[in-house]
Amino acid sequence: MISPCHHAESVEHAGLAGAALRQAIGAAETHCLERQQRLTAPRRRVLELLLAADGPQKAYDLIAAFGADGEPAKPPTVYRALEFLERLGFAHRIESLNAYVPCRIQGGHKAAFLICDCCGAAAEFEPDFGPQMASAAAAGYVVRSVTLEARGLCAECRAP
Amino acid sequence: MISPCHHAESVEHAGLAGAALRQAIGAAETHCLERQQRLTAPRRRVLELLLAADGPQKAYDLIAAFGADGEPAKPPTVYRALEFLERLGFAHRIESLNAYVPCRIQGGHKAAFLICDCCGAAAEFEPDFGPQMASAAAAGYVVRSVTLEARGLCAECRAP
DNA sequence: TCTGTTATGAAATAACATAACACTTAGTCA
DNA sequence: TGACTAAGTGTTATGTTATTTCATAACAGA
Repeated sequence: MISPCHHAESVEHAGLAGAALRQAIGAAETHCLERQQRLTAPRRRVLELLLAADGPQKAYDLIAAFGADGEPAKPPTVYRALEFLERLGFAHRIESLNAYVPCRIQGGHKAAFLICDCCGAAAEFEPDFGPQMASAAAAGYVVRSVTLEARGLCAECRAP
Repeated sequence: MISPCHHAESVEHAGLAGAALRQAIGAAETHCLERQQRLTAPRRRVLELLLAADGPQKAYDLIAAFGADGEPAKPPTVYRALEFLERLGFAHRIESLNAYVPCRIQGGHKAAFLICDCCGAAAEFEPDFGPQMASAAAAGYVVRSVTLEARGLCAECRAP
């Protein structure tokens, strides 16, 4: 998580553990098999770290936490894994934070985030890009992907 | 500009020069005066570089081009100027490129970009965030700012 | 088994950004 | 006018994020 505020304690933790974590990894494994992709050891490890975390993780957080023995990974190991996870839809990069989150919404989808500047939480939602796509079409653009990140305060942090 | 493609030549250049450039700088100066802000030499120089450029500029492009004599600037000089220009609405940062563009739309506004992955052009448009704001409100978020960047192909690059 | 392909390991370095501190300048007010 | 203050700049150093490159390993199919 990035710079937790004083509200962080009371905010419901999103990180998975135990059976829930194993189940999520298993689902990813199945998904990979179906698509003839390999969830290799480093890829699985990075996904695990993302799923277990309570919020967006920086690449170098993952690098530091990579080895079970405290041994860090080499940067390309983690960046390659992240690229794979993004490609398969298991993770998203949040551009405005330079950080990564596991995908929380099932199925192929567009992703968008509500980011709390106080507690650092990043809530994923499935956006409706109707109006923006109309603007793009009017300008003659063919859009391949969209990044939408809204910064503000979450319900918990807004309350006193 | 970032990695110009073979279409780049035929794409209409957006960079300002001569009288148009001077006029744009003058307008910024007026705007600063009205708001009791100072368009100091380094700030003016960075704005000038952004306005004269044909596309998004990386911070280190600006650093390299800063001195009229070929002398580069020190990084903080340019980053501070960029921060000022963003704050006053004269420039925008494009998160997914780590690059900067001069603001092309008059008046206080939300910004959004259509980015061509082929020629590197970034077209600014004023987005309608209606649907997304509804999602945010439903989740209890108060949104302060929104980043929207659509990647794809512009009309020129889409044509053969 | 051979071969093409995909993935990983490791070292180095490139690219992007900020911290900290000393110094200067512009405004302002006694 | 001179002292004070706030904002801005110059400079050094460093922190953070990401990629290039080359060598090696694992796997799938002929």
